[in-house]
Amino acid sequence: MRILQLHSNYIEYKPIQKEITMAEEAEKEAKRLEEIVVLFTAIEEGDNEATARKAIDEVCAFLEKLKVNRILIYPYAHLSSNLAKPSEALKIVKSMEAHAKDKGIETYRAPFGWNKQFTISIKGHPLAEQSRVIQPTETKEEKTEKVSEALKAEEKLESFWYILQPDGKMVPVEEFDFQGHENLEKFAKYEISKVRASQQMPPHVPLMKRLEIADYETGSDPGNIRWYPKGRLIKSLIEQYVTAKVIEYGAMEVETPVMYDFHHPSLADYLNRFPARQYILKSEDKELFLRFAACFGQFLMVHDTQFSYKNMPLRVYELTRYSFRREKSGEVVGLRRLRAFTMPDCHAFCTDLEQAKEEFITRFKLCIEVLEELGLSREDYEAALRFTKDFYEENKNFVASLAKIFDKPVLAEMWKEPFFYFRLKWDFNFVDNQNKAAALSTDQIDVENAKRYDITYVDEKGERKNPLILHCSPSGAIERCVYALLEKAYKQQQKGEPPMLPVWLSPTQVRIIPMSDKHVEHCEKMAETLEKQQIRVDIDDRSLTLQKRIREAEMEWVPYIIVVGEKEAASEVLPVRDRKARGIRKMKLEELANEIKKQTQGKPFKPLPLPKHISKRPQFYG
RNA sequence: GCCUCGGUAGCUCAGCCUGGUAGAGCAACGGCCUUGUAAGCCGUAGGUCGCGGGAUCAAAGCCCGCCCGAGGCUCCA
Repeated sequence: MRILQLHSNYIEYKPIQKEITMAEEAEKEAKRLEEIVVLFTAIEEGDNEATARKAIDEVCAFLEKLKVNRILIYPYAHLSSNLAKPSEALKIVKSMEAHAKDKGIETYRAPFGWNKQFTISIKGHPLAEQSRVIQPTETKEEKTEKVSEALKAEEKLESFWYILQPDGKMVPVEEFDFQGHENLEKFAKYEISKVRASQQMPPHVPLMKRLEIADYETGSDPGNIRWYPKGRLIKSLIEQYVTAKVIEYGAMEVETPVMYDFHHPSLADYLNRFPARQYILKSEDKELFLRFAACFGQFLMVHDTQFSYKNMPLRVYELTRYSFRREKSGEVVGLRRLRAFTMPDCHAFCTDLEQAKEEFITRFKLCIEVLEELGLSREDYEAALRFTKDFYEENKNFVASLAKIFDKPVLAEMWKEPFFYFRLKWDFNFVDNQNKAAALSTDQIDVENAKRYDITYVDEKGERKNPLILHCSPSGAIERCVYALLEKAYKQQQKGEPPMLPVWLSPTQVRIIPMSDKHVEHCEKMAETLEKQQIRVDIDDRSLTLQKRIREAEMEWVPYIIVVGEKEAASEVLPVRDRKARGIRKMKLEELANEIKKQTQGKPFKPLPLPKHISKRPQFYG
C-alpha cells in the first residue's frame, strides 16, 4: 500500500464520472473539508485487512504529533504500478475507514472508482508532506521464510514401498497378498496412496467428551486440549507407567526447558533438518521457539557431559509436557493430532553401529511391551520400517531381524537419498475407525546430530569421537495413546463387545450402589476395605432409581458394579456386575479385590480424583 | 493453508429455504418415590441464537468479514 499524506488547510473535490463499472454510488457534488490530513491511497497486490490497520495505526501516530484528528481517505491509483484488484482495493479502503473511525478519528472518504476533480492547499511545515509504503503483513513473509529446509526436501522425497515379511523377504507392496492382514493393507494404503475413505467424525472425539476425559479448549490455540479429572488421571497413569518402564530399561530421567533460542547455532541448523512447524515466541530482542521434542535440551546437556565408552550406551529420558508442533489447522483433530502434547523422549548415545543395533533391538522389544501393557496388542497396530537404500544393502539381516521379532509383515519404505538426519527408523501405527493411521512408538538411528551438537565420548584409545544417537518415544504421545484406547474401545463396541478401558486406567474401578439411604453406611465400609488395597471405588448415593444408576455406571464403562441392599448387608457373597464378562458373578469382596489386584499388578496407582460420593460430583460435560 | 459442511440452553439437536415475541429431549435445581441390576413421576430455572459489520420498519434466519469445530485435499521427522 502506498500513501501520499498531506497536511492541508483545505481540500475541495467533486466526483465527475465513474471510471470503472464497480464504482461506488456517489453524489456529483463538490465537497470541502478544512484542517485535515489527506491520504492519497493506492492499494497494492497482496495488501489485506492487516495492512489497512497498520497503515491507519501509522497515520494515527502522526496525527497525534500534528494535533489533528480529521482525515480524508482519497483512493488514488496513480501512486503504484502494482495495483490490487478493484474489488479487493475497495474492501481494504473501507476497512481503513472503519478502523480509523474505531480509533475515534473523524474520517471522510472520497468515493472509489470515480474520476474526481480536486483542489488542495497544503501547509508549509516540514512534516506536511509525507509518503508512506506499507508492506503487507510481516507474518506472511515470516511464514515463507521459516519453512524449514527439511519441509522443502520432503516435498521432493521419493519413496519405494515394500512389505518386509517375518522371514526377511522384501516383497514390493503391489505384489503382496494382504489376505489376513487387512489392517496392514489399510495402513499401507494410508501411507502410500493417501486414500481417505472416511466421512464421519472420529469416534474418540465424542467419547473423550462424554466420558469426561478431555475436551477442546477454544480459549487456547487449536490442538491445545483441556483434561478433566478423569482424563488427567488416565493420562497421568500412562505417563507414570511409561516413565517407570524407561527407567527400568536404564535411562536417566532429566528435565529441560520448553523454549529455545531460535538463533542458537546448533539449534538453527537442526531446525532445518526437522520438518515441523514451530510456535515462535518473541521476548524482548530474543526470538524463541517452543520445543517439538526433547532433543535440544538433552543434546545441549550431553554436550557438556563427560562420558566414555564405559558409560555407554548412555540413556537419557524426559517426559515432555509439553512438546509443541504447529501443525496445519486442517490436520489437528481430537486427540489424534495436537499442537501441544506430552511425549516421552529417550535418547541413547552409542559408540558404534554394532552397539546401536543391539540397543535398537532392546528398545524395539521394550516398545512392544509398553504398548502391550498399555492395552494395545500387536493386533491393534502395524509397524513400518523406513531406511535409505544404502543402509538396507549393508544391514539386510539386521533389518530383517526386526520384522522377525515383530512376527508380522511390516511395511517398508526405502529412500534413495538420505533426506533426514536418520538412516533407519521404525514406527508403530494405530489404524483407527476412519482407516487413518497415527504413529505411536518410534525409534531411529541418527548419524548427524552428535557432530552438529559437538557431542563426544572418549573411546578405548583415549580419543574423542562422536556417538550415534538413537531417538525413541516408547509409547508415542500420551494423548495419542488415549486416542488409540478410545478408538479401540469403539471398535470393540462395533463388534458387539462392551467398550472399556484397561482396569488399571479406569477412573472408577468399582462402583457400589446402595439400594436405599439405609445402606449407604455399609457401602462406605466396603469402599474403605477396597481403598486400603489401592482400588478406586465410589458410591452412587443419589436418590435415583437403581436401574438408572446401573445404566449410568455402565455408560461410564465402570468395570465392576455392586448393588448393596438387605441381602448383601447380611451376606459375605456379593453379586458383582462384571462388565467384561457381561453378567453378574457371585463373589466375596476379597475375591474381587484380588482379581483387580491381579489385573493392575505392576501398574502405577493413583487414588480417585473425584468425590467418592457421586451426589457430591460436578458435571464437567453434558 | 485450500475446498465443503456446521456453530441455537450445560449436552444432543429442531427452527433458517419463505424475516415478524426462541423450541424439544437429556442434564441441573426443588419435590414425590426408597428402589433388586441399562432411562420412575411432577414442577422450576436456564439462551448477547459463535463474534463483528451491512441491507431492512423488523434478523437466529438474508449479505460480507472473522473465530471455532468436522470432513475432504495436502501433510505427518
